[in-house]
Amino acid sequence: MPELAEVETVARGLKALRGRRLVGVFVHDGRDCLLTPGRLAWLCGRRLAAVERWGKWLGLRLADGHRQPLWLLLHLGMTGRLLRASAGAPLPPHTHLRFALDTGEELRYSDPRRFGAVQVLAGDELRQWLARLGPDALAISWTAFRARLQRRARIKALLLDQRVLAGLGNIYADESLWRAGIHPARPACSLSAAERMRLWRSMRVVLRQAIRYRGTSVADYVDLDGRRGAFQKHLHVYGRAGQPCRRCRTPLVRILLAGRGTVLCPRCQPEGG
DNA sequence: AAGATTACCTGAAGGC
DNA sequence: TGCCTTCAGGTAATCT
Repeated sequence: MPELAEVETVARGLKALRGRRLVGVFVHDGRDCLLTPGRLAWLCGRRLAAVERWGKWLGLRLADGHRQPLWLLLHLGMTGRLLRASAGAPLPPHTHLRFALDTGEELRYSDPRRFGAVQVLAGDELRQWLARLGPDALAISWTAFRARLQRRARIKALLLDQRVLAGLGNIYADESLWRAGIHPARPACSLSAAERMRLWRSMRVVLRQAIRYRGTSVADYVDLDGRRGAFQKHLHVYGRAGQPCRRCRTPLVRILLAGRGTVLCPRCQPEGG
């Protein structure tokens, strides 16, 4: 599941392609993912000028001399992949889009489960579009994070809400809460200042470690060059229900929260706080 | 109206 | 062996 660390890994790979010109766009099956299908043709002839990441979104800035820059925005959803390949290489199934580069290489966007999205924005539309996203989980300050938890919703639901905080998904929400010793079902506003600080710090440590290991590959995720991440070997709770807590050996418990499977240590993350 | 739940999608995995 | 059901989860839409 591409979350912040996986998207960051892809973004870093894309930065090696800065300066390359986009010479062709091919749509194979973009039924749902293409939010602005008519705009894809605008991209042709432009050069990749910059690569950004906002939460789980990738932003490719495509420049063309004096004209207004365009942004190609990509979300990998749950099973989305962005792969660099030579133009003649066999096309994997569920490839929705291909972007041909002036090097003879292609960027290929595939997504079997179709939860991803692709959008093209003019430069002056970006600010408004970004307003719907909360601050990036690695960029948010401690004071801003603390303030955003002043709500009654369960803390895990807030961590997953991209309008509150952008970048966390099911894996890193569970890992961050375990590291901070906070039960995912607790009302966010019930967390003390010390607990909020632990959570902010834990989130940052988990995400940075995950980026260092080039992301978590539990199922589909691979980077731009098809390589799996390695952080799945370092997960403490996600996917470990029934196994002993790495801190206290208590068997980990799985519950349903915010419609998501949630794994926690009942001893290290007491419900009462 | 904030917070909770459901729908969307499709491959993998398990049951019988 | 093969068909059926269930599960996975990011996000938007829908409920309460």
